Amino acid sequence: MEQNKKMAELLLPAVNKKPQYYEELYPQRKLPDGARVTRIAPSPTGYLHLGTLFAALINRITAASTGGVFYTRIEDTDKKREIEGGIADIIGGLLRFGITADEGFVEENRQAGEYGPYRQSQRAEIYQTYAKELIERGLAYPCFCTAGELDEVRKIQEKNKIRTGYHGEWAKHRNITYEEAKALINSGKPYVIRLKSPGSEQNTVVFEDCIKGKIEMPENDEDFVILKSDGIPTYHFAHAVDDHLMRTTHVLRGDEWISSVPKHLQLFKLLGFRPPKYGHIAPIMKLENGAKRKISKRKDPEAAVHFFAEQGYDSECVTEYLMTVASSDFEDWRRANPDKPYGEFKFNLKKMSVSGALFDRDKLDSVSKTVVSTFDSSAVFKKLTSWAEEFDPDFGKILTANPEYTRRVLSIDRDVSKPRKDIAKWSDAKDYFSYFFETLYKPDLTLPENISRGDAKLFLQKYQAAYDPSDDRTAWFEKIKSIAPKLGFAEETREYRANPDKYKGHAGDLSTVLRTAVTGRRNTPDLCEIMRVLGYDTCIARIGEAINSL
RNA sequence: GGCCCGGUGGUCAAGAGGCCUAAGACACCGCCCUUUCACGGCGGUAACACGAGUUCGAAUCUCGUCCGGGUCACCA
Repeated sequence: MEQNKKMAELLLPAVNKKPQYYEELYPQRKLPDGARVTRIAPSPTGYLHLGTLFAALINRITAASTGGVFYTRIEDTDKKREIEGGIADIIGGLLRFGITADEGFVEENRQAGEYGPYRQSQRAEIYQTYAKELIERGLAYPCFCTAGELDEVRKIQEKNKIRTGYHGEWAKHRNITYEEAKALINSGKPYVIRLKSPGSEQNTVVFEDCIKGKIEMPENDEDFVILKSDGIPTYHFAHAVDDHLMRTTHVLRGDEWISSVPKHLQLFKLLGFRPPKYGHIAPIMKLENGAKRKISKRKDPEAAVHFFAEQGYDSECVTEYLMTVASSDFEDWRRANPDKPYGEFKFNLKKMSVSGALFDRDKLDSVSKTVVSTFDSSAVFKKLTSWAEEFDPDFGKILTANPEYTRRVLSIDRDVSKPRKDIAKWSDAKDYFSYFFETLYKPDLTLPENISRGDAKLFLQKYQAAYDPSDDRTAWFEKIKSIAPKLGFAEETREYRANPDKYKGHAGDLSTVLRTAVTGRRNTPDLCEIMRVLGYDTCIARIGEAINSL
């Protein structure tokens, strides 16, 4: 007993607080029954990853739908792997995609909340306080093994087909005495603090995962590291201490963590903490050479959330898509509630998929088109121009050169009862609207096969003479129809279908000729409206050019 | 390799022993609507990994095989 206290003093002399101090500093939260406290705890070792966004969304909505708290915590305990600007990218990215935190890193550079600091590198003393207590209780000890020694042990274990790791009789320093430790420290040897695991592989731990259901695993018997040689905790230890002190009720994280649950449960028990509920989220996968694999930051552009921003996927579209992946009944709910924000959806972790879903770009685009179709033209103007200014400045200049004109362009077939679903992401817009802007206009004047050049030319000449920009939709089409019989075309599509041999085509074919002449393409939204927006002069000029090229 | 988890159409999935002749969505195809395209409507192609059990009855329960994924650090 005395030995343990001496050992603790030897290893962590600077720590003078007791766990009780922190227990009082961070009291139980006063929340309504059933309220869940969740968090996302990213590590700034890379840019915001799709999986992180996905997990954040699930945590956010779980807290929101129960009247709980969602907070962000930065897990920067590995300073070797940390990258410049990582925190800003991750927090900024979450914000950009509509994930706001109640507490923690509420902005890139601002922490808020009573349970902080929310950055692990600022919490060293807290972890050490709990580690020191563990040492005093004989539940943790210093280990002086070098990486090389550990490696050698592992090789022996592998060779003899023994389970690898620092456990049982392989735990070299498990029973180190105060004197031995002191001598090694005095000789300048670095050391880590390991948990003295009381577990046995023979025992089974059972826990109920909120997503995957009942899971059984062998108890942890590994004397894993809790404090690294620099005095900073490992993930496992920081998780136990932080989620306890921050009063997290539900830890919803990627399922790569599932195999360390026995470690975590053991830590909570030994520290006298009540463990949180765990929910392990299946990763988003990607198909490569016929094989599924976890989407990877290094290989897949779409793994970095930045990709979606660059492509111009609106944040709502991405979250909407992610919700369909997250919950099998979300789409049904959406059909019943087309206008509600996704936050009102009654999210149920049980409805989550147990195994990883493939990232489906087609589905994203489809969901996205539907979402974009609900935006009115002024929203589109705002979103499109701000996207363009950031990611395609030349296009941005074109769009903002004449805002009134651009607004009219964007409102075509938009502020109507059945808006078109043509645009999935803002980067689609440049080509889609290109014929409205002279600098982008690249006409393709190829005619439909059933129209001869002569007929096309004749038609355009007649139309050019008759064109009246003040015609409404009906009058506009009547004009085309009235020219049709003169060229041997049927006025009505139905009439043409009934007697295809009597005609060269129908009025619709002629409108395609006009469409081609005016927009340089065969397929567009309502041509009459387009011509009105383009204006008389442009239309006449383009028709004239088309006539000349025929 | 050990330990976990999982296999329903091309993709996401509903499904909790009889309601399954297996829903829906995306993609694909056809038809209708239609000034083109898109939207919308209608229809179509397409699946319970395999093998044994249990049971009157299995996509659903059990076991095995195969396949896929995750994890075995002083990384998170």
